[in-house]
Amino acid sequence: MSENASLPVVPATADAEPAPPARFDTLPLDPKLLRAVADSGYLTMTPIQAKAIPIVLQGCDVMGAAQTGTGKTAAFSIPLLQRMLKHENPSVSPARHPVRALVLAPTRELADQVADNVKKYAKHTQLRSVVVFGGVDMKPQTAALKAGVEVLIATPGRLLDHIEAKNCVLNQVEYVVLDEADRMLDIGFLPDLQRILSFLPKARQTLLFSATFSPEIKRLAQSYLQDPILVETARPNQTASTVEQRFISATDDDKRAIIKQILKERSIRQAIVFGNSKLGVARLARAFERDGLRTAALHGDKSQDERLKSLDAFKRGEVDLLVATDVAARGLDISNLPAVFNFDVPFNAEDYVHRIGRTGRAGASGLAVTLVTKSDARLVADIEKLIKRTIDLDVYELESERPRFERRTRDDASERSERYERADRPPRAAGPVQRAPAPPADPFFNKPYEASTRDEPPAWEKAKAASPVKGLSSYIKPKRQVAALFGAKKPAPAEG
DNA sequence: AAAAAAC
Repeated sequence: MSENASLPVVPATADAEPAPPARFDTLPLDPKLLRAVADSGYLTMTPIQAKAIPIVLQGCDVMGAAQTGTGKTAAFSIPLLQRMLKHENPSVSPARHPVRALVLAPTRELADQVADNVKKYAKHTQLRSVVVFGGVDMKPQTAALKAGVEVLIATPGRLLDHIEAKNCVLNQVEYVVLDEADRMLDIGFLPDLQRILSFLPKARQTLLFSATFSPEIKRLAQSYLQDPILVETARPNQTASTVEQRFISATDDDKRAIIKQILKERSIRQAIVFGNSKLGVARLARAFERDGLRTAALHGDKSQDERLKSLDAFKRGEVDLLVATDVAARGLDISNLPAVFNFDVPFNAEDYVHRIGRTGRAGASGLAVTLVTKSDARLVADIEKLIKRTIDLDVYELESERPRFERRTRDDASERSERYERADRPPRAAGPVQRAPAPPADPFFNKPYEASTRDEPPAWEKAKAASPVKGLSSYIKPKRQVAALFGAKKPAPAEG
C-alpha cells in the first residue's frame, strides 16, 4: 500500500462485496452518447466504468487499473466524448477544428480496435475520429487529418511521422489517454512517448489505463499526471477469476502434442498460442498447420495486411489457432475465446497477465495453460510473485509418447527452415509465393462448436490424483530443491 | 533470452 501513499485512492471493492451494478443511464451523459451505449447493448457499468467515469467527467487525471476484459476502453472514451461535447465551439468550421483528444496504444491492432470503439460511442455526435498507425499507406491518414478530426488514435511511430510532416497539430490537445499505460511508459516506448508529449499543452487531462502497474511504473507515471486519482478495482496485476490457470510440466518436444490433446479433451474450438519469438511463432504455426489444424500466425515480421488478415480470420472463426507473439498479448478483444496457451513462458510476468486476459473476458469462463520446461523456473516464480498466487505444476500424461510426429532429422529441420523463409517472408521480387498444399483438415477441429460435454476428468487431474504434485513455488525458492525438481545444473539466482 | 513501434 505504501506505493500509493501519495495518491488519493478510490478504494478497491472487496470481491465479496455485492454492489448493485449501476446503469449507464444514471450518468449525466448527453443523450447522443447514451443512445450509442444503448445501441451497443450495454445497460450496466462494469466496476472500473462505475468508478472511473464520474472522476473523468470531473476533469481529473486518472490512473486506472482493472482486470483484463472489464471494459477499460469504454471507461475512458465515453466520459472523454462527454467532456468534448460539453465544451464544443460550434462557431469554428469543422476543417479548422484542432485535435482535442489523443489516444496512444502500443500495437497497431489495438489502436485500430480502440478507434472502432471510439467511433461506436461517437456515432450520433459530430465528433470525428481517425486512427493512424504504421505499416499502411500514409496518404489516407493524411487526408483524414487534414479534413479535421477531434479525436486522434495512434501508435507512437506513425504519429511522430505525421507530426514531422505537419499533417497534424497537437498544440490544442485537451485530453490524452495512454492505453496499456505501463507498456507505453517502458523503456522501448518512453523516448517516442516523451517526444509526443513535448508537442502537447501542459494544461490537459491525462488518463492512464492498464491491467498491470508495477510500483516503479506507478511512480514514473505520476510525473506525467497532475493531482491524479488512482482508480482500482480488485487488486492490480490480478488475473480474472473466471480464468482457470494451469501450469504443465513439458519438454520442448512434447509441447505441441500436449496442446492438441487438451484441445480435444476439452472440446476447445479456438485458442491463441503465444510464443516468445517471431521466428518460433512462424515455425510453430506451420507445424500446427501440418498437423491439420487451421492456423494463422500473427507477429511483427508479417506485413500489416497479413497481420490484419490473420486476426480477422481468427475472429471470424475461420481458423482454429492463432499463433502469436506478444503483439497480441495486450488489449485485443476477441469475444468468447475459450482458451489461451503459453507455448513459451513469457519473459515478463506482466505479459502473462495480459496474455491470459485474452480469454475469460466480460465474465465469461476461460482456460489458460502454460507449458513449463526446466529452464522456466525463474519466470514462473516471477509470475507467482506478481499475481500473488502459488501455482501447482501439473504432470500431463500424453496418450502416446510421440503421438503424431517423428523425431526430426537434421535434413528435415533444414528443409523446414527453408520453407519458413519462402512462406513467411515472401521475396521482395514480384511473383506468387508457392505454398505446399494445405493438408487435409483434422475433422475434430472443423466440426461446429458445441459446449463441452466432457464427463471424464482431464488427463492432468488423473495424473495429479495418481501422484500428487506440489506447488511449483515451494521448489523454486530454496535453491537446492530447484535442482531436485528439474535437475538444474546451476542454482537459481538468489531472491532480491 | 524478446517484442513492439517509422520509413
